[in-house]
Amino acid sequence: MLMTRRSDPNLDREQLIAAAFGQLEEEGLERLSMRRLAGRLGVQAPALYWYVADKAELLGLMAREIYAAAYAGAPPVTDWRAWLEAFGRALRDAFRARRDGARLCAIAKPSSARDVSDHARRIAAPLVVLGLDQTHALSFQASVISFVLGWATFEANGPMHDYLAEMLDFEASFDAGLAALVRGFEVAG
Amino acid sequence: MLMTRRSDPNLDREQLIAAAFGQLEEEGLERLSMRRLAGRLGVQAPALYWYVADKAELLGLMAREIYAAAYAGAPPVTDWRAWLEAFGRALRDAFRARRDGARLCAIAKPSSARDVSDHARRIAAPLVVLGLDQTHALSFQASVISFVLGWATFEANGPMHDYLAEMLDFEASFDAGLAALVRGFEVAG
DNA sequence: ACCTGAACACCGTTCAAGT
DNA sequence: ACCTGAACACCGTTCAAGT
Repeated sequence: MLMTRRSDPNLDREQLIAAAFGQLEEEGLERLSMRRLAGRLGVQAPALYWYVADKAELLGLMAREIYAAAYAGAPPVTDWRAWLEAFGRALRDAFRARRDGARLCAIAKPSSARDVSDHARRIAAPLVVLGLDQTHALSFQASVISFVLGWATFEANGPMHDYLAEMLDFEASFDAGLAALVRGFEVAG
Repeated sequence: MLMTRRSDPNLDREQLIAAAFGQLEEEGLERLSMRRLAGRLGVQAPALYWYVADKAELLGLMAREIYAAAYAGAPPVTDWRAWLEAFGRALRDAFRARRDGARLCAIAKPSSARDVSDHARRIAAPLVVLGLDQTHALSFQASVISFVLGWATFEANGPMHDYLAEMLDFEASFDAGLAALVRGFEVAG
């Protein structure tokens, strides 16, 4: 057929990433190895290197997907403070939606410069439309992402979570912290 | 001699941690292995398990030392907002003072419940003295640490840092974010 | 173009045995 | 009490060779 590539490979990049998320969900980050992943795909480990330069690239692609979910999950709003808060909440949800999501994003390196600038533009855009200049938009974005990543990291730390849960309300404190951060931003000038 | 333990072991826990920081500084987190660490101490890898239950415990002890440096580095101040901001700055410095400090603290699990409650008490104390109740103190602490850990994580991410450095002033934005967070905290009631 | 087999240089951890 | 030697069950990655 015209639409079929000659000699149908078993794999493609999408399947590889999907399988990686499957492995992550079932066994966690420390058991997400190239060898196990290959096993789950019915293939030998070196085969994966046809689709991905190395494990770091794979993790980078996975992180990309988590951030994409956060952007998709942030509802449209009418002012930039509300947008930042909604995005922060969506990002936390995106981290929690996948096992070890925060830890994954903490160690993942961006796969390319284009990745980072896309990222930057993607959040700058709505903020600029809502009246913020580029510089403040980027700076506030960086703070919100940092806060949420750090929070999700602690929250996903089993022992720490359990010890703190007795004295700390994670939901209320996250909301309070995010709200404080966004409320505190000041636009100079 | 009276002060000498019979049959002087070559090692102790302090030396182990010190050597681990040495290895971290020289080769980075991914080359901090039990085997290399043992090599640096002139000993076989299994010997380390006399002093530490496993690698996770070692990392936990290292993280403990980094947080301790932050507490030591925060100058005494007269109101709780100033204290939180000073602590946030000191924590960032503590993360940056050691190679991969933020990543280390992101993956380290607290070595014990006592560790976490000490931690909590240590920061709650000055805040409570400065007029904050326990609940708010803990909540604000968690937010500040989260923000700083997240920030330091991105900052230490080589590619991300380089790509962002062109569009973002890391110093100014960190200061602005931390200030915003602390300014935004509200005490209900 | 896509995948295997075999290899290289590693890991963390256990455990019997030595001193 | 403290440490070694040998082993177990793994890693990521390269690369010649197969199809």
